[in-house]
Amino acid sequence: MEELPKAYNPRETEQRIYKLWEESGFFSPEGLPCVALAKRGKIPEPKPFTIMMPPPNATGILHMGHALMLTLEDIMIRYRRMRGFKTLWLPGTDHAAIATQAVVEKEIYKKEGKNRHDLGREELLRRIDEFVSQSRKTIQKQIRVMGASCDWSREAFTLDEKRSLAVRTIFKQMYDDGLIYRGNRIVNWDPKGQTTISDDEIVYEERKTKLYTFRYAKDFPIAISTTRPETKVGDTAVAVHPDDKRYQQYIGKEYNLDFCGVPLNIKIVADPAADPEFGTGAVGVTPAHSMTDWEIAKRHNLSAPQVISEYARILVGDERIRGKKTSEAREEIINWLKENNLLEKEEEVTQNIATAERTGGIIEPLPKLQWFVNVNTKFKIKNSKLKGLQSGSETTLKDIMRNAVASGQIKIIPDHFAKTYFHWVDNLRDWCISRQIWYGHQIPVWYHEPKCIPRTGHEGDIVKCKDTIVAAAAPKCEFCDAKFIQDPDTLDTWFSSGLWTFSTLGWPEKTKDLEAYHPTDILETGYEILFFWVARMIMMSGYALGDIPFRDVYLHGTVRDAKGRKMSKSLGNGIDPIDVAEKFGADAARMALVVGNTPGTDTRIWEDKIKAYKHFANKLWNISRYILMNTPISNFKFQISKPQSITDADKDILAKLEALVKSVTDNLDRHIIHEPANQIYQFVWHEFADIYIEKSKVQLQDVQQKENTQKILLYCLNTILRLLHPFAPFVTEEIYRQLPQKEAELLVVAPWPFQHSGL
RNA sequence: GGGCGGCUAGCUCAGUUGGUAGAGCGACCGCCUUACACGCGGUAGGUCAUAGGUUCGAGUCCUAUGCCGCCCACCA
Repeated sequence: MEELPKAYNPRETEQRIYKLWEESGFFSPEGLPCVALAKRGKIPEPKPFTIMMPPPNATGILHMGHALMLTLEDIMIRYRRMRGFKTLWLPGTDHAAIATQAVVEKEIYKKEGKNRHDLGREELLRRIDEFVSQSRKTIQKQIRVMGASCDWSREAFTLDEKRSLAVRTIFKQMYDDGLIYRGNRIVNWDPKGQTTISDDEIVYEERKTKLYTFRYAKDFPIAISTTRPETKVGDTAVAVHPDDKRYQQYIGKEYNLDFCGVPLNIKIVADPAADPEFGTGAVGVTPAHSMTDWEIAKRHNLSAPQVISEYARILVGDERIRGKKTSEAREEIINWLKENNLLEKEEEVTQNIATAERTGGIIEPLPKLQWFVNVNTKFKIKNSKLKGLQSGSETTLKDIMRNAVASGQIKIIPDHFAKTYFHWVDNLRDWCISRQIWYGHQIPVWYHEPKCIPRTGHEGDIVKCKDTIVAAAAPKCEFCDAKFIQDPDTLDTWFSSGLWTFSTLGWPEKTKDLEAYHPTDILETGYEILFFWVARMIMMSGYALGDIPFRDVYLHGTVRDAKGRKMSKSLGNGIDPIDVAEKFGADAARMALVVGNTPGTDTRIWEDKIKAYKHFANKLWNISRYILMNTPISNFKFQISKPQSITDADKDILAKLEALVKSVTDNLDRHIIHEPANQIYQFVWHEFADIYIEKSKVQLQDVQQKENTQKILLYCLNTILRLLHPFAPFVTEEIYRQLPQKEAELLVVAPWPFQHSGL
């Protein structure tokens, strides 16, 4: 036996080991020994165990959150693989529409001073594709560095051909079922990003602002309060509470007046949305630029003139305000109010202002023609495997989302997140899915341009093509030569991510993979995308397949720095997992991320913590060196079965090992990761090394005890390697290769000790 | 405004059905002992946020309070 180096060198080992694994084919279910054995009829067909990797955004590089995700999932997968499951862990990347386009646009602007319109749609998309293919390669490399045992042969991308077909197919189905519609509604417009965004992409920032109380005109009977005087040029009503005695006499009356050069027709309406306690108790209603005002306007049949443009500039009035930015127009209007003695009060208030998560732009609510997913419309579900929902019965997308969790068919870990989930589902409004950006899945809707001219058909009847056609491919008009033009908008990136559990398996085709691996077993992801993604997957899978996308949801927390701050580029406090793997080894990084990290709770990480687990890997390495040095193979045959105990120390260590195996197994079965990781650490260092190995030094001197002690040492080491392998795969595999006798070619597919421990 | 989580050793955190408080890092003292100085042996350090309650027994269950954090909604 060749002498092992004194210290373990992860850098030298890890790349070599990963290559070995990848070439073994064990990362694909087809390559697993259990599958081969079943094929030859030696064992029954193994059960599948499937995880779809949450696809990292194709915007750049992996961060610590990804490293945590990869570690947790790899532990789950490696454990099941060793237990003899037919494991599939499918990797991929997300095109992350808005985020990616923003990154590339920014870069181009910085280098060339050009914006997207200078380049044109085609050229911009070419540039983004180039960037993304580079970025994807980087990500794939980094996933390997972390030791992720995923099936690269099935790697997917949310914008590749197969996934695009899935998107177009489900869009058409949902459209035909009345679940997708085009409507003119108030949307969240981001003037900076020049696109709509969904409710979930808004972040609120607290700011100090002024609340102005004023009258539209001298002879107007009611004063109103607002923080946005510039929008008042779009007012069509004043709403008061129906029970508010102060204003009863005015309800129903209309006033024509001039407001800073803009003629307004204001009707006084009674609406419960007006809070008598706030301000003057009267609300100036601006239907086109406020979500709640739009609702009031709908109830009272009021017009909704748009007075603010997509560039956040005023569209009406004279030179004082027309064409000006909203902030400038606000000053003008306040001056005008002061000049005319209409301003009654000015007070400081704190206000939560809506901003776009990606660009930071202040959201301008605007009425726009957009595509929506209707979450409340009933439709007939075709084939349902959902609990409490029979095939052919009526349901809504909202009910599907709610019931999947309420029925217990999907379990969320930790379970208190179910409450948050229900609250979100219950308050869910229709989902705006169209975006005015170019990168992404272009909406599969075609418009007849110009509109089809009716003409006389063969039987003398008047024929005309539809103006709008929803289809997976470009249609042709039967009656004229005019072209159909595809809707220029693209879909919200989460629309395609919502299909992830089944689009990755080949849907809409009826593939063998889909049959074998869906629903998946567990979805492991960060709690911050419970709504964005988890809920949407439940919805999409429920609709498309009549089934849940996964049985369990494991939510991990945010990885923070030593001071508990979020890691961010602007703070510069991020720790790069790849640097860490380079410096301390991927095994150390994995252990540090996982020990003491309970689901749903944020965790902190810093270099010293990782270093501790590098030391642990080294400890294990030296334990192995000691054992291998003291157990020359020529002396006896290594036995896999449990050895006898002669001394009290023998008895004690074997009992503790057995308890450890049981505990680690129980915990992993229940998706508890942090506890077993720590238990193994404690056992290896403070039971096995500190106590038994020290005792063994004496026992090895005793002729009566020598051979049995050797057996126990090897037995313990072998068991430890297998228990620890899911957590620290590299160092364990490397040591396993040195064992004189082993039960499998590689530790990746060695049987889990549970099956041999006689428990 | 509504909801959720946290408050345990100097720091970061475990503590799985209630049964005499744990780990890592750090600190201090002593050791280059032939597996490991990425190490070994030892020491110090906690009224488990506060106040009640249930129980033979509570960090663990219940109630209230305080502080910190997060999520959602949003009053114009």
